[in-house]
Amino acid sequence: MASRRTPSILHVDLDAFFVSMEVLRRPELRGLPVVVAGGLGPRGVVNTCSYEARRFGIRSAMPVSQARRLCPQAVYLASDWHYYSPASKQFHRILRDYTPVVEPAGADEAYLDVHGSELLYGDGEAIGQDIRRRVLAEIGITCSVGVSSNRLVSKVASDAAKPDGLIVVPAGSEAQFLAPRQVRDLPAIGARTAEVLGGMGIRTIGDLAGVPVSVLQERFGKHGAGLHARALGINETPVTAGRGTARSVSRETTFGRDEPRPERLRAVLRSQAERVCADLERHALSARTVTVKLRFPPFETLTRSWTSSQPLELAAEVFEAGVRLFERAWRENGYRPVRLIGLGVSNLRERSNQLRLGETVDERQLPGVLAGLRERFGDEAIQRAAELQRRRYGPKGR
DNA sequence: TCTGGGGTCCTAGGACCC
DNA sequence: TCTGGGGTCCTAGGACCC
Repeated sequence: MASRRTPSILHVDLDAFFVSMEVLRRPELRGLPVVVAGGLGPRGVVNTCSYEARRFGIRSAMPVSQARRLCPQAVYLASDWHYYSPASKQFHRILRDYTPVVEPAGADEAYLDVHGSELLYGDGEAIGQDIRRRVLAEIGITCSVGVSSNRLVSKVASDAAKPDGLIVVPAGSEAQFLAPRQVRDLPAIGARTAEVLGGMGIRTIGDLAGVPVSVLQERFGKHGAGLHARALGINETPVTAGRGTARSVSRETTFGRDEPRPERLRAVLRSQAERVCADLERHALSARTVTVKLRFPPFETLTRSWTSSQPLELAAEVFEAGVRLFERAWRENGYRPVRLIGLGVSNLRERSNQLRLGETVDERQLPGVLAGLRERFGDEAIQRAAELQRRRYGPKGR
Protein backbone atom coordinates (compact mmCIF):
# COMPACT_ATOMS: atom_id res chain seq x y z
CA MET A 1 0.00 0.00 0.00
CA ALA A 2 1.87 3.02 -1.23
CA SER A 3 -0.48 5.43 0.53
CA ARG A 4 0.41 3.92 3.91
CA ARG A 5 4.05 4.77 3.25
CA THR A 6 3.46 8.49 2.96
CA PRO A 7 4.79 10.36 5.97
CA SER A 8 1.70 10.65 8.15
CA ILE A 9 3.13 10.01 11.61
CA LEU A 10 3.89 13.19 13.54
CA HIS A 11 5.83 13.66 16.74
CA VAL A 12 5.15 17.02 18.36
CA ASP A 13 7.28 18.23 21.26
CA LEU A 14 7.08 21.49 23.19
CA ASP A 15 10.47 23.22 23.32
CA ALA A 16 11.94 23.33 26.86
CA PHE A 17 8.37 23.31 28.14
CA PHE A 18 8.81 24.39 31.79
CA VAL A 19 11.37 27.05 30.91
CA SER A 20 9.22 28.36 28.05
CA MET A 21 6.32 28.73 30.47
CA GLU A 22 8.48 30.64 32.95
CA VAL A 23 9.69 32.97 30.21
CA LEU A 24 6.07 33.47 29.17
CA ARG A 25 5.15 34.93 32.57
CA ARG A 26 8.48 36.68 33.10
CA PRO A 27 9.53 37.97 29.67
CA GLU A 28 12.63 39.56 31.17
CA LEU A 29 14.08 36.03 31.39
CA ARG A 30 14.14 35.68 27.61
CA GLY A 31 17.66 35.15 26.31
CA LEU A 32 19.07 34.27 29.74
CA PRO A 33 20.30 30.92 31.00
CA VAL A 34 17.28 29.60 32.95
CA VAL A 35 17.10 26.33 34.87
CA VAL A 36 13.89 24.80 36.21
CA ALA A 37 14.48 22.13 38.83
CA GLY A 38 12.22 19.75 40.71
CA GLY A 39 13.54 21.24 43.92
CA LEU A 40 16.28 23.70 44.72
CA GLY A 41 17.45 21.82 47.82
CA PRO A 42 20.76 20.00 48.26
CA ARG A 43 19.55 17.01 46.22
CA GLY A 44 17.62 18.78 43.48
CA VAL A 45 18.07 17.85 39.83
CA VAL A 46 17.48 19.84 36.65
CA ASN A 47 14.09 19.39 35.04
CA THR A 48 14.48 21.61 32.01
CA CYS A 49 16.93 24.31 31.03
CA SER A 50 16.92 27.04 28.39
CA TYR A 51 19.05 26.71 25.27
CA GLU A 52 21.26 29.47 26.67
CA ALA A 53 21.88 27.32 29.77
CA ARG A 54 22.70 24.33 27.59
CA ARG A 55 25.61 26.28 26.15
CA PHE A 56 27.22 26.00 29.59
CA GLY A 57 26.82 22.23 29.56
CA ILE A 58 23.72 22.08 31.74
CA ARG A 59 21.40 19.18 30.91
CA SER A 60 18.16 17.62 32.14
CA ALA A 61 18.61 15.21 35.07
CA MET A 62 21.86 16.88 36.13
CA PRO A 63 22.24 17.65 39.86
CA VAL A 64 21.49 21.32 40.54
CA SER A 65 24.74 21.58 42.51
CA GLN A 66 26.66 20.65 39.38
CA ALA A 67 24.64 23.08 37.24
CA ARG A 68 25.44 25.88 39.68
CA ARG A 69 29.13 25.19 39.30
CA LEU A 70 28.85 25.24 35.50
CA CYS A 71 26.78 28.40 35.41
CA PRO A 72 26.34 30.25 38.72
CA GLN A 73 24.77 33.26 36.99
CA ALA A 74 21.82 31.25 35.59
CA VAL A 75 18.34 31.90 36.97
CA TYR A 76 17.27 28.90 39.06
CA LEU A 77 13.54 28.28 39.55
CA ALA A 78 11.51 25.56 41.24
CA SER A 79 9.03 23.89 38.90
CA ASP A 80 5.41 24.95 39.29
CA TRP A 81 3.19 22.20 37.91
CA HIS A 82 -0.07 23.95 38.76
CA TYR A 83 0.92 26.74 36.41
CA TYR A 84 2.15 24.46 33.58
CA SER A 85 -0.72 21.98 33.67
CA PRO A 86 -3.43 24.03 31.88
CA ALA A 87 -0.99 24.74 29.03
CA SER A 88 -0.28 21.03 28.72
CA LYS A 89 -3.99 20.27 28.50
CA GLN A 90 -4.50 23.00 25.91
CA PHE A 91 -1.61 21.57 23.88
CA HIS A 92 -3.21 18.12 23.75
CA ARG A 93 -6.60 19.67 22.89
CA ILE A 94 -5.06 21.39 19.88
CA LEU A 95 -3.58 18.10 18.67
CA ARG A 96 -6.91 16.29 18.93
CA ASP A 97 -8.42 18.81 16.52
CA TYR A 98 -6.46 17.14 13.70
CA THR A 99 -7.08 13.44 14.40
CA PRO A 100 -8.52 11.26 17.14
CA VAL A 101 -5.35 9.16 16.94
CA VAL A 102 -3.24 11.16 19.42
CA GLU A 103 -1.01 9.26 21.79
CA PRO A 104 0.33 11.44 24.61
CA ALA A 105 3.93 10.64 25.59
CA GLY A 106 4.15 12.95 28.58
CA ALA A 107 2.97 16.45 29.39
CA ASP A 108 4.85 18.07 26.55
CA GLU A 109 4.87 15.62 23.67
CA ALA A 110 2.64 13.33 21.63
CA TYR A 111 2.46 11.16 18.56
CA LEU A 112 -0.24 11.67 15.92
CA ASP A 113 -1.33 9.47 13.05
CA VAL A 114 -2.86 11.88 10.55
CA HIS A 115 -3.43 9.30 7.87
CA GLY A 116 -7.00 10.02 6.82
CA SER A 117 -6.90 13.66 7.95
CA GLU A 118 -5.19 14.83 4.78
CA LEU A 119 -8.35 15.72 2.85
CA LEU A 120 -9.40 18.10 5.59
CA TYR A 121 -6.12 19.52 6.76
CA GLY A 122 -3.50 18.79 4.12
CA ASP A 123 -0.49 16.47 4.35
CA GLY A 124 1.64 15.72 7.39
CA GLU A 125 3.89 18.70 6.85
CA ALA A 126 0.96 21.10 6.47
CA ILE A 127 -0.65 19.76 9.62
CA GLY A 128 2.65 20.04 11.52
CA GLN A 129 3.06 23.66 10.48
CA ASP A 130 -0.53 24.46 11.43
CA ILE A 131 -0.02 22.89 14.87
CA ARG A 132 3.14 24.96 15.37
CA ARG A 133 1.29 28.14 14.41
CA ARG A 134 -1.59 27.40 16.75
CA VAL A 135 0.54 26.37 19.75
CA LEU A 136 2.38 29.68 19.48
CA ALA A 137 -0.81 31.70 18.98
CA GLU A 138 -2.92 30.00 21.66
CA ILE A 139 -0.35 29.08 24.31
CA GLY A 140 2.49 31.45 23.53
CA ILE A 141 5.36 28.96 23.31
CA THR A 142 7.13 27.15 20.48
CA CYS A 143 7.23 23.47 19.59
CA SER A 144 9.02 21.24 17.14
CA VAL A 145 7.62 18.59 14.84
CA GLY A 146 8.98 15.51 13.12
CA VAL A 147 7.06 13.98 10.21
CA SER A 148 7.84 10.57 8.77
CA SER A 149 6.28 7.20 8.08
CA ASN A 150 6.85 5.87 11.62
CA ARG A 151 7.03 7.08 15.20
CA LEU A 152 10.67 6.21 15.76
CA VAL A 153 11.94 8.35 12.90
CA SER A 154 9.46 11.15 13.65
CA LYS A 155 10.76 11.30 17.22
CA VAL A 156 14.37 11.63 16.08
CA ALA A 157 13.28 14.21 13.51
CA SER A 158 11.48 16.41 16.04
CA ASP A 159 14.57 16.32 18.28
CA ALA A 160 16.74 17.31 15.34
CA ALA A 161 14.32 20.13 14.46
CA LYS A 162 14.57 21.74 17.91
CA PRO A 163 14.06 24.48 18.76
CA ASP A 164 11.10 25.85 16.86
CA GLY A 165 11.46 23.72 13.73
CA LEU A 166 9.92 21.02 11.57
CA ILE A 167 11.61 18.22 9.67
CA VAL A 168 10.00 15.89 7.13
CA VAL A 169 11.72 12.60 6.38
CA PRO A 170 10.41 11.28 3.05
CA ALA A 171 9.40 7.63 2.92
CA GLY A 172 12.33 5.51 1.86
CA SER A 173 15.03 7.81 3.24
CA GLU A 174 14.71 6.85 6.92
CA ALA A 175 18.03 4.99 7.21
CA GLN A 176 19.84 7.74 5.33
CA PHE A 177 18.37 10.36 7.67
CA LEU A 178 19.46 8.46 10.79
CA ALA A 179 22.90 7.30 9.64
CA PRO A 180 25.06 10.34 10.55
CA ARG A 181 23.53 10.78 14.04
CA GLN A 182 24.94 9.48 17.32
CA VAL A 183 23.56 6.16 18.58
CA ARG A 184 22.45 8.03 21.70
CA ASP A 185 19.97 9.97 19.53
CA LEU A 186 18.03 6.76 18.92
CA PRO A 187 15.19 6.28 21.42
CA ALA A 188 15.80 3.25 23.67
CA ILE A 189 19.56 3.66 23.48
CA GLY A 190 20.51 5.12 26.81
CA ALA A 191 23.80 5.81 28.53
CA ARG A 192 24.43 2.15 29.29
CA THR A 193 23.82 0.76 25.79
CA ALA A 194 25.69 3.65 24.19
CA GLU A 195 28.68 2.82 26.39
CA VAL A 196 28.67 -0.84 25.37
CA LEU A 197 28.31 0.15 21.71
CA GLY A 198 31.14 2.65 22.07
CA GLY A 199 33.33 -0.17 23.36
CA MET A 200 32.57 -2.00 20.13
CA GLY A 201 33.63 1.02 18.09
CA ILE A 202 30.05 1.89 17.19
CA ARG A 203 29.41 5.65 17.39
CA THR A 204 26.79 6.58 14.80
CA ILE A 205 23.46 5.04 13.93
CA GLY A 206 24.98 4.27 10.52
CA ASP A 207 27.75 2.29 12.25
CA LEU A 208 25.09 0.34 14.12
CA ALA A 209 23.13 -0.40 10.94
CA GLY A 210 26.31 -1.74 9.38
CA VAL A 211 26.94 -4.34 12.09
CA PRO A 212 25.69 -7.85 11.26
CA VAL A 213 22.57 -8.77 13.26
CA SER A 214 24.31 -11.90 14.56
CA VAL A 215 26.99 -9.80 16.26
CA LEU A 216 24.37 -7.64 17.96
CA GLN A 217 22.40 -10.68 19.07
CA GLU A 218 25.51 -12.19 20.58
CA ARG A 219 26.12 -9.04 22.58
CA PHE A 220 22.56 -7.98 23.45
CA GLY A 221 20.53 -11.19 23.24
CA LYS A 222 16.94 -10.82 22.09
CA HIS A 223 17.37 -7.06 22.12
CA GLY A 224 19.93 -7.29 19.28
CA ALA A 225 17.62 -7.79 16.31
CA GLY A 226 15.41 -4.91 17.41
CA LEU A 227 18.43 -2.66 17.75
CA HIS A 228 19.47 -3.35 14.19
CA ALA A 229 15.99 -2.72 12.80
CA ARG A 230 15.75 0.59 14.66
CA ALA A 231 19.11 1.70 13.30
CA LEU A 232 17.65 1.26 9.82
CA GLY A 233 14.62 3.37 10.77
CA ILE A 234 12.27 0.40 10.77
CA ASN A 235 9.48 0.54 13.34
CA GLU A 236 5.98 -0.87 13.01
CA THR A 237 4.56 0.11 16.40
CA PRO A 238 1.26 1.83 15.65
CA VAL A 239 0.16 5.11 17.20
CA THR A 240 -2.84 4.42 19.43
CA ALA A 241 -5.33 6.90 20.83
CA GLY A 242 -5.06 7.65 24.52
CA ARG A 243 -2.37 6.67 26.91
CA GLY A 244 -3.73 3.26 27.90
CA THR A 245 -4.53 2.29 31.46
CA ALA A 246 -2.00 2.72 34.24
CA ARG A 247 0.08 -0.30 35.22
CA SER A 248 1.42 1.05 38.48
CA VAL A 249 1.04 3.98 40.87
CA SER A 250 3.76 5.11 43.25
CA ARG A 251 5.13 7.90 45.44
CA GLU A 252 8.67 8.35 46.65
CA THR A 253 10.56 10.82 48.80
CA THR A 254 14.25 11.67 48.89
CA PHE A 255 15.26 13.25 52.18
CA GLY A 256 17.41 16.37 52.19
CA ARG A 257 19.50 14.54 54.81
CA ASP A 258 19.55 10.78 55.30
CA GLU A 259 16.76 9.85 57.72
CA PRO A 260 17.55 7.57 60.69
CA ARG A 261 14.26 7.92 62.66
CA PRO A 262 11.86 4.99 62.29
CA GLU A 263 8.81 7.05 63.27
CA ARG A 264 9.61 9.58 60.54
CA LEU A 265 10.04 6.82 57.95
CA ARG A 266 6.76 5.20 58.95
CA ALA A 267 4.96 8.54 58.80
CA VAL A 268 6.23 9.17 55.28
CA LEU A 269 5.17 5.68 54.26
CA ARG A 270 1.68 6.32 55.63
CA SER A 271 1.29 9.54 53.72
CA GLN A 272 2.52 7.82 50.56
CA ALA A 273 -0.02 5.02 51.04
CA GLU A 274 -2.76 7.61 51.36
CA ARG A 275 -1.72 9.43 48.21
CA VAL A 276 -1.30 6.22 46.20
CA CYS A 277 -4.74 5.01 47.28
CA ALA A 278 -6.32 8.37 46.48
CA ASP A 279 -5.02 7.88 42.93
CA LEU A 280 -6.43 4.35 42.85
CA GLU A 281 -9.78 5.60 44.01
CA ARG A 282 -9.82 8.40 41.46
CA HIS A 283 -9.32 5.88 38.67
CA ALA A 284 -11.54 3.22 40.25
CA LEU A 285 -8.67 0.73 40.47
CA SER A 286 -7.55 -1.85 42.99
CA ALA A 287 -4.07 -3.35 43.33
CA ARG A 288 -2.69 -6.71 44.38
CA THR A 289 1.05 -5.99 44.60
CA VAL A 290 2.68 -3.57 47.03
CA THR A 291 6.31 -2.53 46.52
CA VAL A 292 8.56 -0.63 48.89
CA LYS A 293 11.68 1.07 47.60
CA LEU A 294 14.62 2.05 49.76
CA ARG A 295 17.79 3.89 48.89
CA PHE A 296 20.76 4.00 51.25
CA PRO A 297 23.75 6.30 50.99
CA PRO A 298 25.64 6.76 48.86
CA PHE A 299 23.20 5.56 46.17
CA GLU A 300 22.27 1.96 46.82
CA THR A 301 18.71 1.08 45.85
CA LEU A 302 16.59 -1.96 46.60
CA THR A 303 12.94 -2.95 46.25
CA ARG A 304 10.80 -5.42 48.16
CA SER A 305 7.35 -6.48 47.04
CA TRP A 306 4.46 -8.63 48.16
CA THR A 307 1.43 -9.83 46.24
CA SER A 308 -1.87 -10.23 48.03
CA SER A 309 -4.37 -12.90 47.04
CA GLN A 310 -7.08 -10.23 47.39
CA PRO A 311 -7.30 -6.86 45.62
CA LEU A 312 -6.32 -3.98 47.90
CA GLU A 313 -7.96 -0.56 47.85
CA LEU A 314 -7.72 0.94 51.31
CA ALA A 315 -4.79 3.04 52.44
CA ALA A 316 -4.69 1.14 55.74
CA GLU A 317 -4.18 -2.19 53.93
CA VAL A 318 -1.53 -0.82 51.60
CA PHE A 319 0.25 0.92 54.47
CA GLU A 320 0.24 -2.25 56.57
CA ALA A 321 1.80 -4.28 53.76
CA GLY A 322 4.29 -1.50 53.06
CA VAL A 323 5.38 -1.25 56.67
CA ARG A 324 5.92 -5.02 56.87
CA LEU A 325 8.12 -4.92 53.76
CA PHE A 326 9.97 -1.87 55.04
CA GLU A 327 10.64 -3.25 58.54
CA ARG A 328 12.10 -6.45 57.16
CA ALA A 329 14.28 -4.80 54.52
CA TRP A 330 15.48 -2.15 56.96
CA ARG A 331 16.42 -4.77 59.54
CA GLU A 332 18.29 -6.75 56.87
CA ASN A 333 20.25 -3.60 56.10
CA GLY A 334 21.26 -2.90 59.68
CA TYR A 335 18.82 0.00 60.25
CA ARG A 336 21.06 2.30 58.24
CA PRO A 337 19.81 5.87 57.67
CA VAL A 338 17.59 6.08 54.61
CA ARG A 339 18.15 8.41 51.67
CA LEU A 340 14.91 7.58 49.86
CA ILE A 341 11.75 5.74 50.73
CA GLY A 342 8.97 4.93 48.28
CA LEU A 343 5.73 3.01 48.10
CA GLY A 344 4.03 1.71 44.97
CA VAL A 345 1.26 -0.60 43.88
CA SER A 346 0.88 -2.67 40.72
CA ASN A 347 -1.11 -5.60 39.39
CA LEU A 348 -3.96 -3.13 38.94
CA ARG A 349 -7.53 -4.11 38.16
CA GLU A 350 -10.73 -2.21 37.71
CA ARG A 351 -12.46 -1.95 41.03
CA SER A 352 -15.38 -4.30 41.52
CA ASN A 353 -18.28 -3.11 43.60
CA GLN A 354 -18.54 -6.40 45.41
CA LEU A 355 -18.34 -6.25 49.17
CA ARG A 356 -15.79 -8.53 50.79
CA LEU A 357 -16.31 -10.43 54.01
CA GLY A 358 -15.97 -8.14 56.98
CA GLU A 359 -15.69 -5.02 54.85
CA THR A 360 -17.75 -2.02 55.78
CA VAL A 361 -19.09 0.52 53.35
CA ASP A 362 -18.74 4.19 53.96
CA GLU A 363 -21.09 6.80 52.53
CA ARG A 364 -18.81 7.59 49.64
CA GLN A 365 -18.69 4.03 48.35
CA LEU A 366 -22.38 3.27 48.88
CA PRO A 367 -23.81 4.35 45.50
CA GLY A 368 -21.27 2.31 43.55
CA VAL A 369 -21.74 -0.75 45.73
CA LEU A 370 -25.52 -0.58 45.40
CA ALA A 371 -25.30 -0.22 41.62
CA GLY A 372 -23.03 -3.27 41.46
CA LEU A 373 -25.32 -5.42 43.57
CA ARG A 374 -28.43 -4.38 41.64
CA GLU A 375 -26.67 -5.17 38.39
CA ARG A 376 -25.93 -8.69 39.61
CA PHE A 377 -29.07 -9.52 41.55
CA GLY A 378 -31.77 -7.27 40.10
CA ASP A 379 -33.27 -3.93 41.06
CA GLU A 380 -35.31 -5.40 43.91
CA ALA A 381 -32.35 -7.09 45.57
CA ILE A 382 -31.49 -4.19 47.83
CA GLN A 383 -33.93 -2.11 49.82
CA ARG A 384 -33.57 0.34 52.63
CA ALA A 385 -34.43 -1.25 55.97
CA ALA A 386 -36.97 1.50 56.63
CA GLU A 387 -38.66 0.71 53.32
CA LEU A 388 -38.89 -2.99 54.14
CA GLN A 389 -40.41 -2.28 57.52
CA ARG A 390 -42.98 0.02 56.02
CA ARG A 391 -43.99 -2.60 53.50
CA ARG A 392 -44.24 -5.30 56.05
CA TYR A 393 -45.92 -3.45 58.82
CA GLY A 394 -47.33 -0.39 57.13
CA PRO A 395 -46.25 3.21 57.81
CA LYS A 396 -44.97 4.06 61.27
CA GLY A 397 -44.32 0.40 62.10
CA ARG A 398 -46.88 -1.58 64.02
C1' DT B 1 29.51 15.66 39.98
C1' DC B 2 26.77 12.96 42.81
C1' DT B 3 22.68 11.80 41.17
C1' DG B 4 14.25 13.78 41.67
C1' DG B 5 9.90 11.67 40.82
C1' DG B 6 6.78 9.33 38.04
C1' DG B 7 6.43 5.84 35.01
C1' DT B 8 7.19 1.53 31.23
C1' DC B 9 9.18 -2.63 29.72
C1' DC B 10 12.37 -6.52 29.93
C1' DT B 11 15.03 -10.31 32.00
C1' DA B 12 16.16 -14.09 34.88
C1' DG B 13 15.49 -17.39 38.39
C1' DG B 14 12.45 -20.03 41.24
C1' DA B 15 7.97 -22.05 42.58
C1' DC B 16 4.32 -24.57 41.14
C1' DC B 17 1.27 -27.14 38.10
C1' DC B 18 0.13 -30.30 34.39
C1' DT C 1 14.47 -43.48 41.18
C1' DC C 2 15.36 -40.00 38.31
C1' DT C 3 13.53 -36.67 35.63
C1' DG C 4 11.00 -34.18 30.31
C1' DG C 5 8.97 -29.78 28.85
C1' DG C 6 5.76 -25.97 28.85
C1' DG C 7 3.12 -22.39 31.02
C1' DT C 8 2.17 -19.02 34.53
C1' DC C 9 3.01 -16.32 38.45
C1' DC C 10 6.03 -13.96 41.59
C1' DT C 11 10.19 -11.35 42.98
C1' DA C 12 14.19 -8.36 42.18
C1' DG C 13 16.83 -5.62 39.49
C1' DG C 14 18.00 -2.73 35.65
C1' DA C 15 17.66 0.14 31.38
C1' DC C 16 15.21 3.66 29.66
C1' DC C 17 11.97 7.72 29.08
C1' DC C 18 10.01 12.47 30.21
